[in-house]
Amino acid sequence: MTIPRNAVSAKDVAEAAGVSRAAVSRTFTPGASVSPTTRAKVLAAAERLGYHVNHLARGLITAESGIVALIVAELDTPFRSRLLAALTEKLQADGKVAMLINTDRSDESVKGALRQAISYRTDAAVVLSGMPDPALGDLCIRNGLRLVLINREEGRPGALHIRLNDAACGAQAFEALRRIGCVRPAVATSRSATTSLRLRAEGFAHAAEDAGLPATREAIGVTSYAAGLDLGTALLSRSEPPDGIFCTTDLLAFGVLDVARQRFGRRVPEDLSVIGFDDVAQAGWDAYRLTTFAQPVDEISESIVSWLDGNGAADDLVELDAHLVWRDTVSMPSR
Amino acid sequence: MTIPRNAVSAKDVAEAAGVSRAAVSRTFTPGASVSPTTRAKVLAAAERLGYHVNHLARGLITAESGIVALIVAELDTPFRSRLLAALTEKLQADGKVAMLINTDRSDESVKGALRQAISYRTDAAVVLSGMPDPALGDLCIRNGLRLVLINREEGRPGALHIRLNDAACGAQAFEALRRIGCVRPAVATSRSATTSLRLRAEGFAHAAEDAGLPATREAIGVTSYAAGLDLGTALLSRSEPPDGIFCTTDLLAFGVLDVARQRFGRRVPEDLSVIGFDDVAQAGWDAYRLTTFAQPVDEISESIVSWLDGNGAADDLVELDAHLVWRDTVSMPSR
DNA sequence: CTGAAAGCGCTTACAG
DNA sequence: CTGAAAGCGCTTACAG
Repeated sequence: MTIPRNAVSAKDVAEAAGVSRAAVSRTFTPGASVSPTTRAKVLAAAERLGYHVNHLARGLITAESGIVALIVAELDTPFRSRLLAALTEKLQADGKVAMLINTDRSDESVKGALRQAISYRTDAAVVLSGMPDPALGDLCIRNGLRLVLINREEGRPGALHIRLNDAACGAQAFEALRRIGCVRPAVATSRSATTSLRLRAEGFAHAAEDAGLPATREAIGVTSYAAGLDLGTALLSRSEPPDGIFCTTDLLAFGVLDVARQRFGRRVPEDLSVIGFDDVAQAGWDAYRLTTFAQPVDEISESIVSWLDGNGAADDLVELDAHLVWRDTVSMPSR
Repeated sequence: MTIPRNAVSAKDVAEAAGVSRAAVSRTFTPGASVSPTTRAKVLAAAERLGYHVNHLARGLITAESGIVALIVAELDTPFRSRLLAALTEKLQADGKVAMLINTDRSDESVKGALRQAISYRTDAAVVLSGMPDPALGDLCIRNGLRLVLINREEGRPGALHIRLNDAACGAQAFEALRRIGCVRPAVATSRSATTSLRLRAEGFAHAAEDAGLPATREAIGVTSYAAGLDLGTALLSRSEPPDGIFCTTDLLAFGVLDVARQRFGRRVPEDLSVIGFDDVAQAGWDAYRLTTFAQPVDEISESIVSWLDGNGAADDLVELDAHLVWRDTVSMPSR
């Protein structure tokens, strides 16, 4: 019985308009039946009083809050923030609203985020990073929360899984390097063992092996620019340094590029070719002009929103393609 | 009377624990009085059933949803996403949760975002970009929404205003350039007329004028890397090109730097010095090593959270300092 | 410390 | 099309 912070309620509007509370509820519920006359009266009163439907109360009744939780780690990373921007935009266009929950990738942290989402009765939770253990998935389902997992391997019944053609991209990266004449291919990746990164690296390694040009593989640190620097240093310090490097992430590629040019004096692409993954904004900057795979960020977002819209209670899998965008760190294959 | 999506409620827990609904409510309300025995019974039952307090219902009663709306445009921009990350992190640490609302900077769009916030009865709205017209501020206040404005000039009673020492930084930038011997200073900024950008540019221009070295001023496009490219081109194509450029934003500086080196063959800092603003991650990358002003992102976030915690109904102003971080695009002043 | 009861602001069968 | 009434899941005086 605290003071209800003087927000105006449906009751106020009803009185002002001389109608019932049900009438005002109906004029704000799409598809409900109200006569044009009452509707007009209600709208006028609502406008005058500054009424806004209380979505908390509505959510309580309809069991649909309209909120979807976005669970993400390292959201200030270029790729992550781009995905976040696209996702919130599509969500809003669809009449939903995003709740942003930061995690540190630890299981405990993701669990806390999921609990948060449950407490607010969000309609769904989208896990952009971190890999919830199976028990957490059950927690969601049991609480009527729909789950979408991006780039997670393990299947979870009832959830939407979004995957990329990671392995195929890895193979394509090798193929691109082979075509321009690279003979000492390498893959550079981080030790963060996410499924997608592993798949990209494996796809590359397998293709290389099949072609009889075994790739050297280096994995250092977390996915960051700094790790890229270390990766480049490690790779180019070898007695037989690579002449083509596939980095599983753009951030890694930028570090490799900088260290290759500035510390090892390599010319790119003359002495060394580099391919990245993500197609983050910086990949298009003149300092890099990185040849890389573009993640279909808009398609990912759209798939999620449309799955959310459907009432697909069944589990689902969406496979999307990343495609290579050619810039200047690999010579165009001559045909 | 739709099926309440089988989430478990306090009533279920009460029955399972053999206590009243009030008892379970109390065990989840910090500071409420429950005996250790009942508390234990409730906790056990809650754990077993997977109970989570419904924050929608709680918010309805307490008139505090625990949600704070973050209203932001271009959130996939390096600085914006960094601020967003810091803010959500502090907010969470303080027991609140962030609702992320994307806008396109238009007044109409910000208005929609604010309405969204009101509908969900968020405790506060933090406007990271876009400049709401005065009427919108009133809308918030009238609906019991606390407002925090970052880098907005116009005062709004009841709101928290966070400002930086923008003008002083502009002056300091000029001073830094003058000390190393620049004689043809320039400011490069965008046409997005935000207060902070304007103040930075003016601070620089005034200091230059006072020193008898009038600065040339160029303003192009929106705040982006692409605009930086155009800015650099425009400035360096002049008959008397500048030897020192202060860019009101790091993004602009990266463009200027790339075009200066690659298209105009300038060596930095030998032929040209450049100073940015924000200290975004890329400023530390080897390709740039940009001397720039670091925004006190953590302090900004902390100020907001602590203001939110206090019940300061009065309006408030917090002034924070950005400080220059020296890297390699300006020679250290010799003393 | 504890429970019964009122009330937050809404939506939705149910009758008319 | 419309209103009176029930109910969503919670918290909080009020009595005990």
